[in-house]
Amino acid sequence: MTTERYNPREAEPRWQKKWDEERLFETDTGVSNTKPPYYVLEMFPYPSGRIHMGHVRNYAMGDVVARYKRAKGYEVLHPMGWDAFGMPAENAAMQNKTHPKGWTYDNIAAMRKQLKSMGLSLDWSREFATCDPEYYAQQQKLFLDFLKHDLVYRKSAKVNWDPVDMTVLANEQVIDGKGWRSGAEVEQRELTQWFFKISDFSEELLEAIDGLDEWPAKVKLMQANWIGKSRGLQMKFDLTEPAVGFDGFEIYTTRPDTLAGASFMAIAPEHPLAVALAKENPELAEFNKEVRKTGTSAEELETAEKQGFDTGLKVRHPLYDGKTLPVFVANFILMDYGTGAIFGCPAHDQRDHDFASKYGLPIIATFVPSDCDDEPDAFVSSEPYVPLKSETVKWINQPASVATATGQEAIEATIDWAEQNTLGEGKVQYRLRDWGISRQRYWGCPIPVVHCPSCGVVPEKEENLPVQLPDDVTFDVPGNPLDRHPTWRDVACPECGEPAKRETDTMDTFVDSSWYFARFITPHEKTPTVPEQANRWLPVDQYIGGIEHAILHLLYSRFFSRAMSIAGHMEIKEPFKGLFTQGMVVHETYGNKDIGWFQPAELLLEEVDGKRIAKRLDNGEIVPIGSIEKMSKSKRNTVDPDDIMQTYGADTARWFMLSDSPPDRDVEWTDAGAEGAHRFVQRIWRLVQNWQDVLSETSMPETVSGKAQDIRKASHKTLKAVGEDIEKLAFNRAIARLYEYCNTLSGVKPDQADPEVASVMKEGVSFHIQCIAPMMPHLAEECWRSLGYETLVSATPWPEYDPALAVDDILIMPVQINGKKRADLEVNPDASKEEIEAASLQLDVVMKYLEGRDPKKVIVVPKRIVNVVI
RNA sequence: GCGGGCAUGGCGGAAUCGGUAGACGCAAGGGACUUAAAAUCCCUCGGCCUUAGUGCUGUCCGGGUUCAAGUCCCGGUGCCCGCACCA
Repeated sequence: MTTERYNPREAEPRWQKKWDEERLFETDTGVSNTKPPYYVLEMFPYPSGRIHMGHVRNYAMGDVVARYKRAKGYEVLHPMGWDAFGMPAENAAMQNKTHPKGWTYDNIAAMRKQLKSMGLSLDWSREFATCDPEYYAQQQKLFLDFLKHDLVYRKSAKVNWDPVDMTVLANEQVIDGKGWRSGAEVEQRELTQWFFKISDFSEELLEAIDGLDEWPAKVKLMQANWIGKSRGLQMKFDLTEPAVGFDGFEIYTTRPDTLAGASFMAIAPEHPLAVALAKENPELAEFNKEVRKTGTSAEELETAEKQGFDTGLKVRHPLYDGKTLPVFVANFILMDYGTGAIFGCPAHDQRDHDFASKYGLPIIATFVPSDCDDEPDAFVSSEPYVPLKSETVKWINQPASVATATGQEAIEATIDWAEQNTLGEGKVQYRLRDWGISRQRYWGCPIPVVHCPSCGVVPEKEENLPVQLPDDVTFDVPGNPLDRHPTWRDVACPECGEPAKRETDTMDTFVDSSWYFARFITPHEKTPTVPEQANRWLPVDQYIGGIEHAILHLLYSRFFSRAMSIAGHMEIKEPFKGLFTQGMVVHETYGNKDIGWFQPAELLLEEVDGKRIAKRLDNGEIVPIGSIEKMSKSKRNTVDPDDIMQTYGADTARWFMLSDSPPDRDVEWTDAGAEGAHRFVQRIWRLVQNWQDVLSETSMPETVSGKAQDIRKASHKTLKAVGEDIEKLAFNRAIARLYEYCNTLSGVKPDQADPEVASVMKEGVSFHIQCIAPMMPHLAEECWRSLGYETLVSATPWPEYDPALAVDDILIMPVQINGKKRADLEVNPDASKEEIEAASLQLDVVMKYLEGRDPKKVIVVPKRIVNVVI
């Protein structure tokens, strides 16, 4: 019997059109809908121009969840949009003399077409781009609300300035001292900026991490580290003589137990005391200026010498009468952590040790290992002693209460002691800073305020929103075109009506993505959200995206939910109930730095004498095969999803992306793997075609037996397992089971089938098609039709397995002797421990090993194993 | 430096709470069908063996707990990730 091969190029668009016509994936988010809501969301893409395999993997996963949950009876919200503001559009505008708007919307159109060809079950009626005035109008509304609720403020701050993109970057966007996008060395500049008060939420954002039990532990840890809570002691050190209006200054330390070993003080060059002193001391002024020039890159910081400037000032040591400590201005003290001032204890800190060694300062130990009998200060003279957490130490020079404590206990004891003696107080510090959102760019959401010479900073009136970006801009010079726009900038003050100037900074694009998930619920309302609908649909039940957003985007979104709750837009604090971070798509690389890199499509791969070689298609030259790396434009190891979908169809691409690796790990794209997936597509098709005629007329009898019963049990077991695997997002395991099940079903031949077998095969093949439908929806529809169903499988409820059929009738238990498997025992699943033990001891193999003796012990774990100990 | 993770055949990976290690897929080898190829189907596939046996050995290395360890504990090695002059 021959059957036509399944032709995805013909079938896929046909079914996509059908789903569209039926409006199958449009969601009723109204509050009167009684179906349980389920919100599944994949991180929306930046419209760079074309989708890549990472998108295919991400959206394939989300679509499995969406289709499965829909079949399980949920009202599923599965929307798509575009994170459309940002630098690349402006770069393209500069390079190609296009307009960011045209470039962006053209890209969106191209990528929408690509995504549609994947057959994703998305509600396209909710689509928006963050650069749509309809969207950013509501974002401006949120900004004004945040302003009202004191969640936004303006301050002059040292900012990270990207000299290539000519913009300010958030701390999170500076990687190794370089701009996250441009890669340029970041400079420090003083500018007046808008900030969101995320640091007000440090403790809350940290504490709530515990409740995120459907988030990866790794992401939770990264967020906790980022927030960076530490407990320490803040205390004032008094100057021996008041100077420039200061009688002393506050320091912060997480190691108060080293106070006795303090041998110098150091303050940041930006510290008010340093600044005041510099006004009177040109040498110090010069020092401060020099220090500020030093870059912030990792290498520079590592190699940068510790530099200090001795101010000549002294403070009194709080523990020892008459003892004084010199005050330095030092390059390694950060103004924005703690109080910008420290005491240095060289004996127990590498940095302080370096500094003290350079400037000839004393090194005084406050503790030594408990077995150290040496002269304590000699012990720490060449390197600092930093004990392990669990290590017990011998205290020297400590306040009495500390002397018996260890580790964290000692720190707490010192804080208590300092509080009792009114020297200072215990204080919690966070690493998290406020979020600077001002960007000196055109292609972003305008900050809706006006600067008036008489009224100051005036919020734009709500009825004037959106403050819309002007279209008539040019990009022939770097910088922000809004700054030099002739008319857009000049406006009347919303308050007094006098001539004023618009804020020309736009918002960081991370603002756009911090609330889009809420907007999808009511994408076209005249308010940012409709609170009762937002409360019903949020948090997002399952959010899926890359680990690269573990800190930035997710933390900002968590802040935004809280801020939006305060402003009355919803009552949800945590935006994402379940989070899943998928691995990357990786591919072999071809070439090297010297000869350049080649795309897979430019090469012929073959095997010669067991070794794989890559040959250029144009001239036959051999190109070295490099390491397996993330698909990237720079290494040119990308595979175009369009090519794959043209060759094999969307279903094959989706199936392969889900099959090989666990979804949180990297998956390697290989042609062989894609072909394997495609073989399976054809195998399913053949299975259905072969059985088509036999199955159409049959119906399930009350009971079946023998071979038919075996098939039936396999069907129900598979159905159960696949459902459980999908719930756990273990797509690779679900797929392995479906391969196994296909092998089982393919082993039955239609021409030998009696009516009973035919009826269980109908059930089995139908189950199988329903199980693959979330992953390969087009093929599933085609097969479903072939099986004689007139409905759409995409609109068919998930079948229920029969628990009685999903268990085995006869259990085969392994029987071990002294922990080594020696036999199999067939037992009734309900057999008692005693019955199993008795049966085991009757086995020939067991009797042979026992040689007539009694076993020392027999361990029977029902449904698992028997172990006979001799 | 600090914090975290991972390690299983030629490869990707399975293995629920400690209970048959290697499911499933890829690659490879052999065979069938065919004039031939493609497609398809069948078989083999961790290592070792004078005994081919429900034989021995085997989940990075060394110890331990247990009737039983890929899984738990202690020590080490290698790789990966995050943060980092944060006091």
